[in-house]
This record gives sequence, structure tokens and C-alpha cells, in this order.
Amino acid sequence: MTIQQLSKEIGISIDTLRIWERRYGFPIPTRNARGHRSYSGDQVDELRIVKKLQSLGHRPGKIFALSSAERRELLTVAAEQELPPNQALQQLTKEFSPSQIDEELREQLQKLGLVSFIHQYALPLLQALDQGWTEGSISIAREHLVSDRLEQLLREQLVTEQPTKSQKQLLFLTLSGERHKLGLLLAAALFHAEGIGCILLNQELPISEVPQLASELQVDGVALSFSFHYSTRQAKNDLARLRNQLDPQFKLIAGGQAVQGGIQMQNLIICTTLKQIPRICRKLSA
Amino acid sequence: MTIQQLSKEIGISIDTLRIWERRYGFPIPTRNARGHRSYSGDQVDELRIVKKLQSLGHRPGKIFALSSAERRELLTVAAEQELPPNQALQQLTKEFSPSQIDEELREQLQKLGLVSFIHQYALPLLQALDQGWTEGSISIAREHLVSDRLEQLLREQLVTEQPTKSQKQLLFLTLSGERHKLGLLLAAALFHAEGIGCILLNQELPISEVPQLASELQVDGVALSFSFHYSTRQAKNDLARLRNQLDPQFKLIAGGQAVQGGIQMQNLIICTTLKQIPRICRKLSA
DNA sequence: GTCATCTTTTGTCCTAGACAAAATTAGAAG
DNA sequence: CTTCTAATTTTGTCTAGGACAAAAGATGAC
Repeated sequence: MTIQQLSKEIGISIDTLRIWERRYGFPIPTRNARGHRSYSGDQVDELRIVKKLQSLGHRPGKIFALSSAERRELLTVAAEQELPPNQALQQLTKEFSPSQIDEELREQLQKLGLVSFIHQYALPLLQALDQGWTEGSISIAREHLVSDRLEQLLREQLVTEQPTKSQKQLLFLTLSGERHKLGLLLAAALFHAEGIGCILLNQELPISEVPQLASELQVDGVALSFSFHYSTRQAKNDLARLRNQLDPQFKLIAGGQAVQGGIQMQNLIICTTLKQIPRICRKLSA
Repeated sequence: MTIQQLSKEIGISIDTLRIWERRYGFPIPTRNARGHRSYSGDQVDELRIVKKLQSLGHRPGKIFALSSAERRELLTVAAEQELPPNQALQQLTKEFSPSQIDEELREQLQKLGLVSFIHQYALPLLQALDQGWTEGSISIAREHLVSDRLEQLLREQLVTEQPTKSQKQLLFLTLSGERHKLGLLLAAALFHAEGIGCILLNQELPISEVPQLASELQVDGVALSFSFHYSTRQAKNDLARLRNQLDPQFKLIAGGQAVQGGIQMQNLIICTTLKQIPRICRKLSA
């Protein structure tokens, strides 16, 4: 695999891959006839683990000081601190076919209602998927499959609504480079449940387009999500740039793993947990 | 704007931006205190035009030999060769609110049926959006908005189906880096209309996950789309790698602008127009 | 006109060095 | 022993300029 393919596949920049090789001696790829790097499948797997550990808060220096086995152990230890998923979720994540997944999700949504479904079902499900990947019992492909069906289901709940003029309206979107849209969707669903009008845009937008869209749609604010794909540094940069371009009348709300690390900015609301959403809504309506 | 932000915003790699500057003398950004490149808003707009001309088949050498005004003219000339959009579409693309767009789309779908809706309504609509952008009468933001609603509508049509065991099944997906999902969706809708079971995955998958997913879902083939975001070179690379990793029993179908330029490979079906789909379906069922 | 060969264009990769922002450690003061 | 500030290390992204293969275009033979 070439350096570009690797970079795309795991979401680490080419520059970073090269400097890791220079500094830490890993990954050291073979070279093809041209002198270009060529990575093995094992190296890809190892880097996935490195990425995961990094997103758990470990720094590259520490991670690369460990052996491959030690890295795996560290990951397992972290996973064991979480609750084990219940059996119903096991089935869903491991055995069900696409249509069975759909059926199960819709049934649970019906039974629990949107808010409880998110807190009591969707979040544990996502956690189970994550844990399953760590253990090696769930393939990335399956993870994608299940979260895709959940995404579609939630999206349907949000798009069919008709906003009333009186309520506050928020525009939910992700910036270019953010592939993870599920977190934003969960947040939007909860805002919706609190009576906020939610306009959801399932596209990765360039920053410069956001101000125009916000004023054209006459929303009261813009909500963004930055997953672990985004480095905290970049999230901060992008938010600063956006806040700068966006008229101060619009609220700006940011959530997701990349903004947990204490970003502070004027006129910016950071949403660290989904549980904060009711409080933010009260603030918005005031 | 930094080089990274610019690269993300318009989808041209950092390496390419730097070498364009070296070779053609455009864009030449100012430098900040660190000596890092800093691009102006005008340069961003100009590069969007360059990108558009490039996707129309012009080569960088030619494009950069022109003046800014000449570039704009070339773009306008190209746009005028297309049919002017009718008034109904004008309204949709320029005036309607999100919920009005939804309403109109759903009404047209109801009236025309899926296949006619795609050929007689969706495709002209997308063309009108594109043309509007060229003229400057439609913002990129609005373009995103309309295509997002269309995407959601089509997705709903496809996800609600229950596949029967007997029919052929295809897995529709995009690879990491491919943000444009609408083309794939249109294709999937037409395959669906021909009686093919369509499993749609709205995620950008790494190549290495595709073989596993295909065999887990027991589909008969995998269909991919490569929009103008993808260079032909990369599409070719990725397809070769995927064909190599994927068991020969699975068909591989590729479509989109990036594969129009005559990619040929064993065991690969290239779909240059949506009109070819019925023929491909007959081939599949045989 | 068609095919094969030569030339130019183009994008991606290479090395190796620099530096600021973030994170950590050390030290001082309460 | 805690809290705050200052020095130090770590880390990712940028820089320059060179190299080369694949794609596209031009040339010439038949």
C-alpha cells in the first residue's frame, strides 16, 4: 500500500507518517523500485491500534515506546473498564442481516421513543460496536453497516418535520474532512426533542459557505461536530475561522471528541456531553 | 487562508498547489511571519474556476496561460452550450425554502415515478444547479442544500425495500475521499427499478474493508462511483487494488466522471452513462 | 485515415530542515 | 502540600527544490 492510500485509509496525514518513521522508527515500510514507501497489511493494523490509543489520550512518544503486544494490552485494559454489552446488542452487532438490523432498530425506537432510544439504546449500541472492534470480534465493515442503518433511521426522524416559525432554528452540519456524522445526528435528535427546529445538512461544507447558508436559511445558530478524525488543533483553527466569518448574531455550537480538550472562545458554546443539550436549549430560548 | 484549509476547501492537494505556484506562477499567496503561505479570497474563487475548467477537460498548462477574464469567459461559453433550465427548476434552485424544496421534489416523484423522475427531473435539476453556479446565480451553499434534499429523498426510496432471496444483489458504496454520493444514489435507484436488490452504504469505506463486507452480505457485486473529486489516476489505482483484493466471483461496477476516460481492466464493468444501466442489468441476470 | 513512437505535461513522491503550539516538567511562592 | 509561573520537550505541519512515471499530445510511417 502506498503512503497516500495508507493516509486515506486510517486518517493520518502523509507528513505525520513520514515524521513518525523518522522519529520513532515506526512504521518502516519497504521501498519499491522508485524508492517510494510501501506498507504491509500488518503495519496498517498496527497503525489502527496506534490511532485508537492516541484518541484515548496517549501521546505518540509513549505509544511507540511500547511493543506491539503491550499496545494491544493497553487497549484491552481500556476496553475492560467499560460495561460489557448486553446480549441483545451482541446479536445486533454480530449476527443480524441488514434488514434484521433495520427491523430491530425501528422496533426499539417505537418502543422507547426518540430520547430514550438515544440514551438507552443507541449510545450503548455504539459503545458495543467500539468495544467489539477493540476485541477484534467485530469487523470495521460491520461497524460501518450498523451505524449506517442507525444513521438513516435517525435522519428520517428529523427530515420529516415541518418547522414552525416561532421556534428557534439550528443548522446542523459538518465541515470538509469530517466523515463522522452520527454524533451530530444524535445531538440534532435531542435538540429536536427539546423543541428546536433542526435543519440537517448531510454534506461536508467548506467553512466559507457556512455564513451564507446560515443567513439564507435564517437560522438562529449553527451546530458542528468534530469527531476524533479531526485533531484538536484543526478543530480549534476551523472554529476560530468560522466564528470570525459568521455574523455574531448567529450562535455557534460545537461538539465531538476533538473539542473536549478545553477549547475556549468568545461566542462559542462547547457541548461536551449529549446530556448538556437540555441546558443549552434553555439558554437558547432565553 | 492556510494552504491546508485551501486544499480542503477546493479539493486540490497541497503538493499540487505548491507545484502550480512554482510552474505557472499562480496562485502566489502572501507569506505570514513564519514564511507560510496565506491565500486571499480572490485566489480561492479563481481556483474554483480553475478546478471547474479542469473537470471540463482543460489542462492546467492551458488554463493558467489564460487571464482571469478569459477563464471566466471559457466557462460561460461551455455553460451556454447546455439547454437553459425551465422556470420550475429556476424557482426550486433559487427561491424555495428547505421545506418547499422537499415538497416539490416529493410531488414530482409521486407524479413521474422513480425512473422518469430521475431522467426527466433530477438530472435536469442537477444540471441547472451546475449551470447556476457557473453563472454565479446560485451559491455553493444553495447547491448543497438542494442536492442534499434530493439525496435524502432518493435514499428513503431505496432503504425501505426488502430484498427477496432470488434477485441479484449489489452493494453500493463510495471509497474514502469520495464526498459525492448523489451519482451513486441515482445509479442505485435505476438498478433498483430494474429489479436488482440494492444495499446502500452511506459511508466512505477503506478499500480493505470492501471484500469482507461483500462476502458477509453475500451480494453478487459491488458498485462504486468516482466523481470529479477523484483524479482518474487515483480511481484507476483504487479500482486495481480493489479488484485484486476482491474475490473474482464478485462483479465490480464503477461509474462517475473520473472513470469516463477509458479505464480498462479485467472483470470490471465501467458505467459511463446512467442509460447503460438496463443493459448492465440484463448482463448481470444472465 | 490509423497505428506506433517520441516529447511534453502533470501530479505525487522524496529528503531534510525549521518552528510554533501543546503538553509536560521544574521551580517558586503561598 | 498545593497552586501558579517559567523552562523544556514533544509533536504536527510547513518549507524548498529535486526526481520520475504515467498520461496526454505531437510526430511520422504506412
